[in-house]
Amino acid sequence: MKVKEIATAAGVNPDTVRFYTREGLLRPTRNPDNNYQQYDAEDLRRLRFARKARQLGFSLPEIRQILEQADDHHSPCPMVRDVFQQRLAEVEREISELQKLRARMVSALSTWQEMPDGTPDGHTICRLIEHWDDPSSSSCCEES
Amino acid sequence: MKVKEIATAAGVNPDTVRFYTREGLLRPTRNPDNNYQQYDAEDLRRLRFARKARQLGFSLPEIRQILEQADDHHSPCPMVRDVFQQRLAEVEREISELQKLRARMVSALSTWQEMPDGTPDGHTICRLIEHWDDPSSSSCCEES
DNA sequence: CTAAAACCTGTGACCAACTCACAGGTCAAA
DNA sequence: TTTGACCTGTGAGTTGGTCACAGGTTTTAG
Repeated sequence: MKVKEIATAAGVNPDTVRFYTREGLLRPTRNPDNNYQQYDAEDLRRLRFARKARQLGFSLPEIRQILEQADDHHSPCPMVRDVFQQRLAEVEREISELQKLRARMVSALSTWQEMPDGTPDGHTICRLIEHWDDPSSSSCCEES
Repeated sequence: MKVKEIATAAGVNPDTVRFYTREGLLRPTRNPDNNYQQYDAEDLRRLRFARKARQLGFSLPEIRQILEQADDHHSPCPMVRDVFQQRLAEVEREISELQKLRARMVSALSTWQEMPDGTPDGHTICRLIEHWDDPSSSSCCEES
């Protein structure tokens, strides 16, 4: 299979195939006649695997590690479970961060309902933002 | 004010001040004696404004646009409301994406409870991931 | 007075995970 | 035979900073 063929088969951009090849996730051989990359069924399996793992939130280095373990005939599954647990915790943290942000935005919007637009006067750029109370910056006092 | 002073006053990294200056969000003058950047109270206001706006999810180009409108004595507030609405919708979309991902991860974890680890055999890399059913890839056919 | 520490300057690399642009080589069909 | 589609590698762009480097300046301590 040439680049575009394997890309189409896996439903990804050909540049992604090239990128994964550069990154060592795929190991095509070369056609000595024209120097084209030659991918086989195993590469397609690896590519599909990598895409699924990406959707599950694994990073490329993690995926490469999993593939290398599989190449060495060690089961990568315990490691997968492990990284997966961490990713799940991370996703949940991101969700709660975003929900907090959303709550702040909604409350800002309702505050803004009552505020006039006003023209910048050299002291104020936009009341809407400047007079927005940020709950996270008041509680935290780090400086560098 | 010198770089470190304004950075400390706003609670940010001095490199961030330099970066914002390069990006045109701050317009310090120069001390002709030593060529150091000189920031004033207006720059501090702009910097604090920019940080608040960043926390609210505005991008640097958006912030620059708001500041430029304010420089021209046009009220940027209507534009702010506008971009803000879009950002809120975006945040809500991100939240629901992440919640879907989280649901998939949780269900994958419970499925994995019953699956053995297994050793890679040349056809399978990690059953856990390969046999994970992705609900989003079956229904939607877009690439990239 | 001098030497070291702390600060300043600009430039450029780095992070993630691609995507795209470019210039030149190869190959199939009309 | 000439187009057009594909291939190659390399390098840059995306976002919002952060860090490193090398050299100049200012402050502080002895």
